[in-house]
Amino acid sequence: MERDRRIAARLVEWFATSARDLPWRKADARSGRRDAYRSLVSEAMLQQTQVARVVEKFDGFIKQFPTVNRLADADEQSVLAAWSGLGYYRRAMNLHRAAKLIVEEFGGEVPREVGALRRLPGVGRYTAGAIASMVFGDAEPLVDGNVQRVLLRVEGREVKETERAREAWVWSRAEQLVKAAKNPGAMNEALMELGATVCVPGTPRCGECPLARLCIAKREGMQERIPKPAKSAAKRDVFHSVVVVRSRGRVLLEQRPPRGLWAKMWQAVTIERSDRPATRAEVVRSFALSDAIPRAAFDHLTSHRRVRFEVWDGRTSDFPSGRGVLVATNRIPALPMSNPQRRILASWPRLARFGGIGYDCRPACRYGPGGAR
DNA sequence: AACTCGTGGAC
DNA sequence: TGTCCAAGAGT
Repeated sequence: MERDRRIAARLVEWFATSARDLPWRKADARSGRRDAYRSLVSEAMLQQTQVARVVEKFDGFIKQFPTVNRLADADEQSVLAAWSGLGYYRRAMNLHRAAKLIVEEFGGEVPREVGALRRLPGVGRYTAGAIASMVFGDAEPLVDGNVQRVLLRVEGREVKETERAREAWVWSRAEQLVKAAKNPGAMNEALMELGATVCVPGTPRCGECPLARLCIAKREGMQERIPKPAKSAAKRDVFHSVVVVRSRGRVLLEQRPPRGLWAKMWQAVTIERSDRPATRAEVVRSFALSDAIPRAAFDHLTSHRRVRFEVWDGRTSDFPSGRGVLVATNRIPALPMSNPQRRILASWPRLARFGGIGYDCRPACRYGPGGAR
């Protein structure tokens, strides 16, 4: 179809001049195409995560796990630690399992077929299409939030159908376009890049858009109504009373359960309740402390919860307390830890003095009186 | 088919 | 101080 060829050609032409220089876009010097392993890593990181956040983490991760074999041989905790700060940590566990599967069942080579790609943990319809098209150059479609928005607008499709029907329509439209493109990978990337930088949510920059003259939403003046804003999920309140118990450069830590929020990650010993924060008496009793002093309090938002952190200075003369293990401060950087937990430890004055917390970020809270009750 | 899973930037 | 949303996938 002529319209499809025109759209695809304009996207690719625009992309050639305005693509950002991103570390995973470099082609392998020998093969002349993108490295499949690096692309797999970047695509896993990019799921529900903005490019700028991934850029911060990508090189460090690749340096630590430079090949699929090295990743497969690594232990899960070190992979989770390298992922720390990115969020959605199950992606790291899935990527690790995918690396093992690639080594064991695919001879160490990332598979090319979409069907085979989707057998890899953490690789869904989007990611399979991304690898197949961008790495191997196959005419496979891909749909993410950007592509959905761009296509709904270009075709002026107001949302009055079910989500399921809309998704089916977008995928089929993406397939038509990618089949009309001379360079499927570049066309797919251009669609996403356009959505991320020009055809943005809210008020798009139609003045800079290569598709402006073809865009039905713009012609009808309804680009700001498409797509209809989603209502965000409700957040439940939970309370985490974090107790920092330290002695001679060691801290009392524990590992979270294998499922749920921050699964398998480490934290300073914590009392978690859904109804209210723990009292000082409960903190003292739970860890057999001589006393506990409130140091700080702050809220941390996740996708489905508002976590109220209350931080205590746990005083004791008698280790251990029955829960948790004492960990040397200089081992903390190698442990997987959520951002709020790492911030708590990184900004704890008496710990920072030992150095090596390994988190260079502004503290999430100030320590001092007036924190936790 | 809804729910769950992090974090930070842009308004 | 709030809401939306981001190169989604698994259950």
